[in-house]
Order: sequence, then C-alpha cells, then structure tokens
Amino acid sequence: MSETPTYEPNAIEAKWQARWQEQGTNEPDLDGATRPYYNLMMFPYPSAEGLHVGNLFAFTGADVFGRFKRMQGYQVFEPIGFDAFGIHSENYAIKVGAHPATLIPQNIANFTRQLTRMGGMFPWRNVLSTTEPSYYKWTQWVFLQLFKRGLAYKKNGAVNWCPSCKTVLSNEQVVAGACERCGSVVEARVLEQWYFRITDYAERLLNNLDDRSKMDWSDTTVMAQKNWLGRSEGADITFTVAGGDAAITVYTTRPDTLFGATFMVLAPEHPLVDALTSDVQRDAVQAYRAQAAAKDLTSRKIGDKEKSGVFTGGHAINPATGKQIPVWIADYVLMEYGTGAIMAVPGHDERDFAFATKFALPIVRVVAGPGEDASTPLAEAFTEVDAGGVMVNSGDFDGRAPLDVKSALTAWLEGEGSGTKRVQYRLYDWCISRQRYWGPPIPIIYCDDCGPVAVPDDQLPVELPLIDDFRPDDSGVSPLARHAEWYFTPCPTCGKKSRRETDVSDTFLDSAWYFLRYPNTEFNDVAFDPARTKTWLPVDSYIGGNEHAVLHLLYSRFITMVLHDAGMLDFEEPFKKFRAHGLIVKDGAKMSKSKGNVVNPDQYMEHWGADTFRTYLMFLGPFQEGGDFRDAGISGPRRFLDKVWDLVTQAIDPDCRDAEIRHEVLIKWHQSKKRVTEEVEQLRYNTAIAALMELVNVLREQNCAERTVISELVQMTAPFAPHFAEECWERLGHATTIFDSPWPTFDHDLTVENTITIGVQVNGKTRGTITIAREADESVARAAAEAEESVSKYLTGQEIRKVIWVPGRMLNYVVG
RNA sequence: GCCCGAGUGGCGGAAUGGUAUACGCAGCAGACUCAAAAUCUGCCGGCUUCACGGCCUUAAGAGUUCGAGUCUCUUCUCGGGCACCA
Repeated sequence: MSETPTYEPNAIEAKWQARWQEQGTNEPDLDGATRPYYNLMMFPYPSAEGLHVGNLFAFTGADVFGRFKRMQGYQVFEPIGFDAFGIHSENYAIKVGAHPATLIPQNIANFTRQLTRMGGMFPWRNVLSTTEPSYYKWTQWVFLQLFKRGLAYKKNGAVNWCPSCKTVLSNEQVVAGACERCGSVVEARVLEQWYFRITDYAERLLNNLDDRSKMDWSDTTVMAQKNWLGRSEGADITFTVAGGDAAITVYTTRPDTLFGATFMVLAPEHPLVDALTSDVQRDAVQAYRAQAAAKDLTSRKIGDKEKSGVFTGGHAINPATGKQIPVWIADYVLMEYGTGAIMAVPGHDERDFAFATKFALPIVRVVAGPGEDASTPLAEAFTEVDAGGVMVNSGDFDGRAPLDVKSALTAWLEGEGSGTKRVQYRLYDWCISRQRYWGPPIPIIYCDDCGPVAVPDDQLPVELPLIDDFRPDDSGVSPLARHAEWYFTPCPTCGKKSRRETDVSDTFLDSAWYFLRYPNTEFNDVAFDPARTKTWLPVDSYIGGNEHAVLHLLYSRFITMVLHDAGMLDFEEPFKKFRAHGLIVKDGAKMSKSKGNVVNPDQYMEHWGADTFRTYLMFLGPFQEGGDFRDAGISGPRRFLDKVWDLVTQAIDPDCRDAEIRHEVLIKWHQSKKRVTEEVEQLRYNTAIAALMELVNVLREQNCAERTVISELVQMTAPFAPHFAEECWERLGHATTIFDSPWPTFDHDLTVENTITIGVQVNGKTRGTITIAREADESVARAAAEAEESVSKYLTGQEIRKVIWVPGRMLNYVVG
C-alpha cells in the first residue's frame, strides 16, 4: 500500500490549468455552437492591489454556475476582460508618478495570473481591455451611433471643481462639500458637456422591468432601477403672472391640493426670475441667486436642509381660487426636475410647510383626515392621499376623496386650458463628458463652417495620444487641448483646419456594450458580427454586484435599446437573467483599504489550493447574500475534499469495491443528486455543498465506495473544485475532461423513503415521533401514535376533540 | 426622512405554515501515539432532574392558526440604496 497518491492541490491545479490551456477546454466553438450559453460576470477594474477576496467570491460563484451549465450539455461561453479606463487609474498614476499606459498592462498581467490561478473557465482568446484601441474604436463608434440618431447633444452642466487640485471631481469625490483629497471647498463650475438622451427611453426602460419573458432579474435590482427611474403621475399647471402676460408652469403630483397653493417657488436659476422681480426686491434676489450658484452641487442637494429663500416681489394667480399668491425663489426647488417651479401647498407638503413656517406664509388646509374638518389646525403637513380624508376649502370639490379629485381637478384644468396631465421621471440625461485624460476621446471635430462633425468611421479610432503631461490643469479643459498636433485636425467634411473634442467619455460607456464585443473580439471591421451575435446574445446569465444595480445595468440596457432601434440588434434587453451576488465582509465590516481588513486571496490559494478556497467561499454563506470571511473555517471544505479523495482511492481499488449499494445509501444518493441539482441552479451553493457533505458522511458510515456513486459524487464537486474533480475523474479511468461528462440524473422514486418518520403533536406540541409507511393513512398513523407511550400519556383521560392529519407530514391531536 | 434586506447555538449558517438548530468551524471526552500533529469515535442551545423526563428558546411584544423562525401588525437593532424629485 505504497503507491496511493495523496491529494496535493498545487501540483494538481498547475497540471490541469496547463492541460485546459493546451486543449482549449474552455473555448467553445463560437460559430458552430448548437446549445450556446452565455455566462457573463462583471469584468473587473484592474487595480494595482490585485484581485481581492470579494472579486474572487463573485467570479467563483459565476464560474460554478457556468461549469454546471456546461455539464448540463450547454456550450458555455464565460469570457473575462478588463475595465481599465477612468479616473481611478489616472489618479493612481499621478500619485505614483507613472503613466497609466504603462501601469495598466502590469495590473492586467497580475489579474490574469490570479484569474488563471483560481481556475475560472475563461476563454482567453476572447479577453478584452477597454483601453485597447481595437476596443475603444468601437466605443467611439457606439457614441457616433447615438450622435447620428440625435441622442447625443451638448448642453451646459454644472460640475464639481476643486480649485486646489485644479480638477473636476465626481460626486463621490466630494465629501461634505470639500475635496476628498485636499480638503478644499469645492466650487460649482458650469461647462458645456455631452449628454445622452436616456430620458427619451425612460418609459421603455421601466416597462420592460415588469416583463419576465425579457428579464428575469433579482427583485432588489428591479426595485433599485424603478426607484432610480422614479416615475410619477401628476399634472402641469399654468399660473398666470399678475399684471403681465407671462405664465409660470409647475409640475405637481398633487393637483387635488391646488386650492391650498398659497405661494409659488421658483428655482434660483429659473428663466422667469428676472421678469418677476420687483425693483424693491432686485438686490436681495441677485444676492440670493449668487449665493445659490456658488454652492457646490452636493451640498446644495444633500447638505443642510434648513430652508432659505427670497421673495421676488411678483405675484401669480392661483387658477382655482383666482387669488394672487406671492412668488419666491428658493434653492430647495431644483431646476433639473419638473419645470423648475412649484406651487407650494404648505398644508400638505413637508418642505412647503417648513418654508411657510419660516417665512410666515399662509397655510390652508384642503384635505381633512378622519375626525378632522376644514378648521382643524395643522401642526405639521398632512401628506396622506389615501387615508380616508376628504377635500375641504376646495369649492365644488369639497367632500370628495383626494384620489378622486386628483383626476377630476386635472380634467377641469384641461377644460380651462390651464393644465395637463403629465408623467414625470426622476431620471436625468446621462452626462458622458469627462475633462480628463485617461479615456476614449469623444470622436467629434469642431469646424467653424460645418459645426460639430462626426469623425468618419474609417478614421476611427481617434487614438488617445501617449502624452506625458496628462495632469488636469486650472483651465478645466481636458489636457488633450494642450497638444496642438493632436488638437488641430482638418474638418472631415470641408478640410478646413478644425479642432478636436478634448473631452473623453465616461467609463460607464466602455462597460455599457462590452458584452456585445466578447464573442466578436477577432473582428476588426465590425463591432459585432450579426451571425455571432444571433448565436450568443442576449446574455443568458449575468452575475454581478448590486453596486451596479442602477447605473451600469441601466446604461447597458439603454445602449442595447438604441442599437436595437437602429436595426443592429434583434433584442432590446441585453441580460435575460441577472443575479446580484452578496458582499464578503471581514469581522462584520465591509473590506476596505482604509479599514485595513482587506484579505489577499493569493496566500490562501497558495496554502490551501484554489479548489479548497473556492469551495470555502461558496460554503460560507448564501451566494446572493455574501458572508463573513473567517480563515478558521477553511479547514472544513479541505477535509471534505480529502474525504472525497479517499473515497475515490477506495473506489478504484478492486479489492475493496462494494458491489452492492445498500438501500440507505441508494436513497441518500438520489436525494443528494436532486438537492444539488436544484440548489446549484438557484445559486444556493452553500446548501448544495452541505448536501454533498451529508452524502459523504453517509457513504463513510455505510462503508460504501461503489464506483458509480463515487463517480457521480466527483461530478457534483466539479463546479466547485474543478482541478480536483478532473484529477479524480482521471484516476477513475476517464480520458476526457469531466466538464464534457453529463451532469448526474436522479430517479425521483428513489428520492423518497418507503418508510417515513413524522412528528406527533398534542395540542401543537411535539410529543413523539412515529415511523410509518409513506402511504399510510390516518388510522394506521393514529394506531402507531397511540401505541407510543410518550404520546399516549398526554391522551389518557383527555377528550380528543379533533385530529389533524397531514399525510406524510404530521399528526396533531387536539385534546382538552 | 423614504425604499429595500436581515436579526436563529460560542461562531458561519440550515429549515414548501408541520420533529427548530442540517452542514461546517470552534470546544470537550475517548482511541491511536513515548508525545504531539493528523486521523478516527462520541458529546455539544438554556434552565431543571440521580435518572426517565419536564419547562423554556429563532431581536421584543401582540395577532391569525390545530400548529408560526416562516403569515399580519407594532417596536428595537444592524446592513444596503436613495436623499429637499414637488
């Protein structure tokens, strides 16, 4: 008994990784696939630190699913790539004094090493990086598709500007109104920027979310998208300005409360402010507008909720009451939402109530709740619409329910020509301009004669020049503008000396279409080949983090819809199924560099092997909820693999093979196959692994190492521990990869025992158990139960009032 | 503030309204060993009992039900998202 090999993960893993590479095991036939399955995971941003445990958890979970689908007979395409443009790479390069173009390839090499080490089923010939000209050529092409369809436009927009770092900051880089890096107070700067008209698609983006045939998504993700889209139903109402021809249009979701509108508020930037302002108020209004303009975006939005504002001196007429009401300006009204103006109903809106209280404006009750009437004082805004209240102080509408008056009043306004019903979305257009260096240049040329001109397709890509001074400067203009040889270029239409657009595009654009490129990486003349696309898309399963629940997924859906409308794709939803994985925490806290609790997976893979580490990660908690990383627990999965290894050793030994499968093993075997199959399908990996462990325990107790059973056990461990399973499979005498073997099937009749043990309750308390035939009827069960001393002692001397018999489940006596 | 999600042994976590605590970790006892590690066997929610057993227990409280970790309401705590959206 000398030649028995022991389980040595590192040797086995290197062996199988090399073999997969040599034999192209992970590369499906992209053209000839008959049962294609596109298994997508969110590609990583290749940071200098390398993959962390959270990435590995996500990729392993997606890989387990892909390997499972493959064993179910699909040709699985499970590509990986790198999302390497963006401000993070650029800032890091500035910090370490290097160029991102040299850092990124190093990071990608390190990520590639780690992704190979973990044993992912990645087709490396289809790898992509968003920073390669061969990729971003098509990102620019995507931009131009939108430009040509009128969906890309320029407008002024405010950005966060740090005067000390001389750079535009993203919202998350602004902390409490200050620059996250240097602490300077951030200013708002207005720049002309490129936007995509995603708002045109708001309704379709919302409606498809409820269409299960197009999208089977996690509920939490659907909810997040719905909230982001923020559909509301209401009305536009026009108020004429007293003593003038001007009119102010407001948007409200509560047209029923129109009689309670006692003043109006415009956003400080509203175009009618000048016209409304009286001479007396002009100075105060000017001062307030200047003050509002100076506030940075974030502190205006989420900062101090204390109301501020100024009276313009102007008045408007409430179309319902005919009364003149004062018009104010205040920064709690946002120019970007609705019409930038509101009718203020302080009795029934918390913000308006706070404002009216602060500035002593009249508050009128127009809805009376249960037990209230028109004169009940309002200590706070009464905002309930559907709480059984009735209208009061509202003329002909008095006594009716607010919900009913909502539509009735809107209809009346429509008749008067002073209002219309309208649906409003919270979603705003997608700003894709970045005044930075490390991104794909926006492919537009400005010609004095021809205006903004698209760079012709045959001149794409507009390559990002490899310049050394890529730092942003004081001007707020992209560093690209400083390079005359790049900046000046002939107009593609008339040939006149023209200027390139110097903004680069948002990284979210890079990732909004990458899934279309993966099956087409070898094509240089098209972004995506129609035949390939028809075979592989839409994506069958997409797994990723819920931090991208809104932006990335919404932008991807939008770009797909646009390309669908352009006739280039025959589907409008890119991801048939989406599941969000959970988060790995360490000691109850999210892993982060600042907390110093980031776990580097390399050392674990080195010490335990990738297979044990993968199995551990999938076992530590529900995949869709995440879990707590505790290295003490890793020994459990390792012991499990050791036990399977030993069973394989026994199974291939002709001397100790057990030909007969005992009934107890047979049932457990089929039950395990059923459970594992169903649970892996639902990404419930932790319980699937528990089921495999239970099976192993039974096999050991029963001394069974029957070859068929062990073979199938090995197959079921394969998605979790792929190298390990390949090695076991080879030891069992197979010459081809285990991933081309069919997933084990089970016999339903063998998943249920002929005799079952059920609980017997007396008055709902479990008092004993009985073991009876599965099909036993009530009388048999009762006879067995009443013969049990532990049950009968609660029955003697009691009147049995009722017996509840749930066949095959339980028996309950109600006595007393 | 609003919208989601979650609170179960010492720990990670299982449980179609039907025997709560599967599986794993840690711990305790034993076997093997000169010894230790590894491995194997057994025990392992709390209180109570010599024991058989009894009572309690799924964040707290109420409710529905023959029966609730699971369904409903209220409260508390934690995590995530949105944040003056009219």
